[in-house]
Order: sequence, then structure tokens, then C-alpha cells
Amino acid sequence: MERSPGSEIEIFRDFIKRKGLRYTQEREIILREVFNIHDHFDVDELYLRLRNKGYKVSKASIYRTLPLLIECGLVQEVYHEDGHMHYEHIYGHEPHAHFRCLSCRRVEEFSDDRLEEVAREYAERYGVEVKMTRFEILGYCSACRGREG
Amino acid sequence: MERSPGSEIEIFRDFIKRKGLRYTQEREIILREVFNIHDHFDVDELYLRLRNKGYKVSKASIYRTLPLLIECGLVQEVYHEDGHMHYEHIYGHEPHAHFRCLSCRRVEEFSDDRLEEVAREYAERYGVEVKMTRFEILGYCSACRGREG
DNA sequence: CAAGGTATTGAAAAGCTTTCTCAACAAAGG
DNA sequence: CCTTTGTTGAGAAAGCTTTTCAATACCTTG
Repeated sequence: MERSPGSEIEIFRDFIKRKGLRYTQEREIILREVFNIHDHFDVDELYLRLRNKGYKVSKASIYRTLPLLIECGLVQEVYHEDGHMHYEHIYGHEPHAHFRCLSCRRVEEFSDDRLEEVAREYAERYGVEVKMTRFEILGYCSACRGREG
Repeated sequence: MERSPGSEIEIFRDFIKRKGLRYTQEREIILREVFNIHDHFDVDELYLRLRNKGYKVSKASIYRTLPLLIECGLVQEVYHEDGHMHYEHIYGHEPHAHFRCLSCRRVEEFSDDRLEEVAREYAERYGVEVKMTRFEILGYCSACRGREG
């Protein structure tokens, strides 16, 4: 059992402080909700979930907070579809890749150690610092394949 | 030496015909220019290049044609940045992945057979049909790493 | 613990990219 | 060559995301 380096809240708070920013209620509310969503989400869904829970957080604040959550490694952009970005929280989860069906739009997750290996080796060979990786397979799931092509 | 299955123009024409669409001058002009750009491009750059060469093709036509080029496998969406999508032509090129520096925004290409392997195995295991894959490493290049973090 | 300096917030406006509308045009078959 | 019908271009419209600015709240200092 490994010692966790801290909850997402501690990490975010530390990050905010280290940057000389202010740890506001809105930022924490957004962070908490992001980690309550155990699936991909977009700004609109996050906004509506907060409103439904009675929180009055503006979309502007969401748009301002997401880049911070990404910068400190808690959240990741997953894919851009239907004219807007889709996100997921990644802290506490194993690295994983995505399969997206171009027909029914279903998204499946999977993981494969070779992907991190490739990134690690690239980093070593070219002296870059890896912040994150993204692997996507686009195609047709077995169900959609059967229905047509 | 392998026999090429046809030029991008033949492929596109066949694809258009097979779908019962019309092979127009605009579509071919756009296709030709896409294959003249040996780098990533966005809609604006493509549009300006065509205008500078004296072609009068509207942005609407570019926005309508790109999905067709993608559907027939000649072009790929590479990444979404600065509020818009970036593309590249892929026909005739080996599959490759991208490293993007989060600081200077430089993009490097590299390839690794393991990536296709991962996709192939996923496809086999789950019975999906792979249309394309995308692997991205985001981080800081060696130069930007030295300058700061 | 009060006060001041200043980053942050919300609401609305603005900025952009991408899509849609519709009349004029052109591809393709007969 | 004529007809049919998909396509084009220009501008309007539709989003998503960012910016603006006055009011607010964080947080440091005294």
C-alpha cells in the first residue's frame, strides 16, 4: 500500500498558493464537482450539475478554473466533439486510452502499459518533459459495425 | 517497391462518386492544396493559401470538404488548439504520433510500431473496426525545459 | 481583528470558429 | 443541349470561449 501524496483538494490548494493566486470558494466547489463526476463531462454539464445542487457558480468561473485544474495535472482534455471540449478528472486513476465509435459516439476506456513506455522512451531520447499523453482509437464499435459500416 | 493503390485524387474522386456526390472543381482545388501543405494546417491557412494562388474558394466550401477528406481517410484531425482544429494530410505517410510543447507550441512527429500494435490488438479483442488512431505527448521540449519549466 | 490592496467573480458583451440558409450556378445523365 | 439536383458563395446564425468591468471576497499587514 502506497502513501497517497495528498487529496485533490490539497494538491489544488497548494498549486494555487504556489502560483500566488487565491483559493476561493468557487474554485473549490468546481474542483469538488469535477471529482464527483465519474465520467467524461463538458462545461455545460458541469455548470448544470452545480446549479442543480444549488451552487451559484458562473460559466465564466468554470472556464477560468478548468485550465488551472489541467495545469496542476488533476484534469485532462479528453476530446473535442460537437464543437466543444470534453474533460475528465485523472488524479487517482490509472493512465488510460479511449476508443470512440464514430457512429454511436460511445466512448470506451482501456489501458496498455506500452503507451506509457512509448512516451517514456520518447522523453528520454529527446530530453523532453512529459506532462501528459493521450491515445485515441477512432472507429466503429462491434454493434455499429453489424448494423452497417 | 510496392504498387501504390492510386493517387489521392483518384481516391477522392472514387469516394465522391461512390457516395453519389459530385466531383466539383472546388473540391479538387481544396484537395490539391491540402496535399501541397507538408505540415499541419488550419482552415484559415488553407483558405489564405488558396486565395494567394488566385483560387476563389469560400471558407464554407473548405468547411464542407474537410469532413469528406477525413471520411475517406486522406486527412486527419491532429489537435484542437487556440480555439480551432488543426489538420494534416495522411495519405502516403507512415502512421505517426505527435509531441507538442506546451510552452513554445512546437509540434514534432515521431513513430513507433507499438502504437499500431496496441490499436490492432484492441480491435481484435473487442471486435471494433479501427478507422484511425491518434497518440499525443504533451509536455515541455528540451529548450523550454532549460529556460524554465 | 480591522483595513486596504488586489485578485476573483458574475453578467453581459465581444470574439471566434463553424454551421446554416438560400439564390445562383454547374455537374452529370439522358 | 436540356434538365435535374447537388454545390457554391456570401452573409446570417449558432455555438463555445474569452473578455470586460464594477462589485465582492480573499488575505496580508498593521
